[in-house]
This record gives sequence, C-alpha cells and structure tokens, in this order.
Amino acid sequence: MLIQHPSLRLPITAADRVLLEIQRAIVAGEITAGSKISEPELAKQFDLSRAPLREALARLERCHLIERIPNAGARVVKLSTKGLLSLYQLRETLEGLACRLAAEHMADSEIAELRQLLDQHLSTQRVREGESYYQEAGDLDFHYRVILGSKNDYLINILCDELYYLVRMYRVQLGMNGPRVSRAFDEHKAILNAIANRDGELADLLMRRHIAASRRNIEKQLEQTGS
Amino acid sequence: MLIQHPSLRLPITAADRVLLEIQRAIVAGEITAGSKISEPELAKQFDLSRAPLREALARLERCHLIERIPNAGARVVKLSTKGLLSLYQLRETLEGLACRLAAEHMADSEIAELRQLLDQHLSTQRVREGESYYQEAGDLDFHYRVILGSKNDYLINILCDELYYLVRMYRVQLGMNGPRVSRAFDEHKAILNAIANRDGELADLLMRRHIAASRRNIEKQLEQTGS
DNA sequence: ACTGTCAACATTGTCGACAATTAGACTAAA
DNA sequence: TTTAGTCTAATTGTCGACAATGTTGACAGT
Repeated sequence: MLIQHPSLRLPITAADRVLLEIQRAIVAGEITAGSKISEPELAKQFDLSRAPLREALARLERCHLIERIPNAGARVVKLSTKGLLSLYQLRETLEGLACRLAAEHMADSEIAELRQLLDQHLSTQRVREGESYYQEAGDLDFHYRVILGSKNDYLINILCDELYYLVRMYRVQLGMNGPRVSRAFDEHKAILNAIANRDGELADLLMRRHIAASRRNIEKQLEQTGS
Repeated sequence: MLIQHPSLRLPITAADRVLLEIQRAIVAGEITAGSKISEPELAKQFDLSRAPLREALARLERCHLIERIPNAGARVVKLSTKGLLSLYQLRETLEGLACRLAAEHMADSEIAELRQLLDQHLSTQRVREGESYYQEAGDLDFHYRVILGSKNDYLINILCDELYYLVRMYRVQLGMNGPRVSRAFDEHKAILNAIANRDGELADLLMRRHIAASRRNIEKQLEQTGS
C-alpha cells in the first residue's frame, strides 16, 4: 500500500529507469559516497547511450545525490555532520509548515486513511519488534502523506523530490534501526491528532520536535560510528 | 556591485548561455506564459544543437519556469493566484529561517557590508524616487545576502536557484513598482538591526512580516489587473 | 452532425561520433 | 628533492541522424 510518488511520470523512458537504479544504488551505498561517476562506464554498465544517462545525472544532481563540475565530471556526495545538520534544519522548518498546512487542507477522508495507516503500522511493528522496517518505510510513508496533505506543490516538490532521497541516504548508511521506533510511533499519533483537530500550530510544533528528536538520534549514531 | 550567484559555474558552456537567455526571456514575459516550447525551433533560434538545449530545459524545469511531460514537450508555467500563494507561503517560512540562521552565522564584516549596501540603496532610492529599480535589484540583493548569510547550502540552493526566478517572474509580469518601496526599505533596516543584535527570533519574525506584506501588495495588484 | 479510426506529420527520446577541455604522468630545470 | 611545464590520454560537451512516441487532420460509419 505504498503511496504514489508525485514525481513518477507516467511514460517511463530509459532515462527514468536508469535514474531509479542509480538512485537506489547511491542511497544503499553500493556506489561509494565521494566516488567519481564515469559516464562511459555507467553507460556501458546499463547498456544505453550517454544521452539518457546524462538526463539521469541531471536529476540526480537535482536531488543532491551527486555534484557536477563542468568539464570535470560528477561525484557522489559525501555525507558529513554539517550536511546532516543543514538538512535537518530545513526539514524541521519545512515539514512543520507542511503539517500546519495539512491541518488546514487535508480532507476528512484523507485524515481517516492516515489514521488507518498508523493502525496498520502498529500491528506490523508489534510483529517485527526491533527491526528497521518501520523506520525504512512506515515513517517515511507517514511523512509523505502529511506533506502531500499540505497541498502546496512547491513544498511537496522540495520535500518529496529533492530532499527525500538524501534523508534516506543518511538513514540507510548510518544504519538507523535503533530503539526510537516505538517513540516515533507515539509522536506520529500525536501529530495526527493535532491535524485531525485542525490545530495547525500544534501540529507544526509536534512535527518540529519529532524531526529534532530524529536528528539527535542520528547524531548520536554518528558519534558512535566515528566520522 | 551585484553579488555572486552561487549557481554560477565557472567554465561557462553553451548550455549555460542559452539557459540564461531563455530564463531572462521567460521572466521578462517575452516567451508568453503557458506557451509551448519547441526544441527544434529554439535550437535553430540560438544556433546550437538540441543536446545543450535539453540540458538548459532540464534546469529550467528545476527552477519551475517550465513544465515537461515525457514525449509531449515543455510548456512555460502559467502564473496563478494559487501558485503565488504557495510560493510566498514557502518564502515566508524559508527566508524566516534564513534570517534566524544569518543572525547566528553572519560574520561581523558581512553585517557591516550589508549595512553599507542599505545606505547605498537609500541614496539610490532618493535619486530615482518611484521607479522600480529598488524592487528589481536592490530588494533581491538584500534578500540574497541574508540567504547566503544563513550558511545552509540546501537552503541557499532552494531559495537562490529554484524559487528566485519564479519570484522575479511574478514581480515583473505583475508590474511591481508600487509605493511599497520606502516601507520595504525601513523593514530591511529593522531586519538588519535584528541580525546585528544577533536576535535570530526577531529577525525571523520581521522577515516573515516583510514577505507577508510583499505578498499582500502583489495580491492587491493581481486583483486590480483581473486574473 | 457527431464520433471513432486511421494515416501522415511533427516532436521528443536515443544513439554513435567528433570537438573541446581537463586530469595525470612524465620530463626537465632550480 | 621539489616544482614548473608539457604532453598524452581520458572525459565531458556538442553535434547530426535515426527510432519511438504523440498530435492533427481527413474520412468513414452511425
């Protein structure tokens, strides 16, 4: 029951396919962070010409997964504490806004569906206690729906298309599967209640706290890891 | 004394040149809003092949000036009240955040330069009373510096690269040269003082108000014009 | 008159090759 | 040994042509 990604363009072209594949590989860390991207090599690897590949690279740059320098090539971004902090600063503000707008604009039916989703998460969570499933899919799915509920196209685009994959990259590569799962669930529930009560201000505040808590959790993980 | 645009990549390629040209033409309204973009036609017009042109189109899509549908072509975005509202909702939040961060991170020397810039604006404004110069260049230059002062790369990228041209497009095509100039100047001054006092919270608030006022001003203009 | 089908056209997506630029190795001089 | 310069090789930027897809108009059937 995955929600439709807004940027999924219906006529799927070769560039789209290779984009999704590379995106996944970078997020998963299969293409090492900081490593150079060779256009001819990737083209051969995916068995297509450089034209659609360059189209894909342009979109990878758009979601901050690679950095390109004219005439010098592209490199996979390197994760850093500074980058993580900047990213989460933005998310706190933007998803807070999304929450406030969602409280204003979400239809009652959408709110009901969101509640249903949370119930579903609860049961799944009980079954797979301690696994990273919730963080990987469930959490992001909840955030997704709230963002879409804001009904602000620019906001949706920035959060779901441009920052989303980077957030996932930090989570995946830092191994986010800690004990924050159950607490995060409670926070989601509180946010949903605020939205359902049409209390945009509270929803904003709770979402900011939720993301700040998530950030601190990752920072702790980062300290332990070293880098 | 224009400030360096962060996205100005040093080795300027053909794609860069045509991008800047089309960008300008769309913002200025020379390419009508809502009109279709023909790749072969534009390629002939700028006397280059379609490869760099498509690169330029990809970046135009990135800053929301055009919308592309696979296998069906690109269209210049249409301005709308809903879009304007969404855009300014975002700006209020994002530039507010930028202000708060700027109050924390700007060096004293940068603040001094910003004050100098405002003094310069004052004299220019007195000379060209009522003209749109201030709104066109000065105001944006002030906002630019504050955004850069936030030192948050993602935030800078979103505001300066992705939303900036769209904001200009609304301003230019709605003929923003009203009597808000002098009031805007005072607001800038108050924002700068808050930043200089390292009062991030106040700077945030003042910037939000400043942009909200600007939005109401444009909305009024939009009602008069009709659609 | 209206609708559905089909064919010709135009436009976009993709390809392989060439030109322009850069990175890296190697040489030579301080 | 270090450093500056040069040259080669590899990579990126650009080009023109072909394939795939979408659009437009005419035409036939209802």
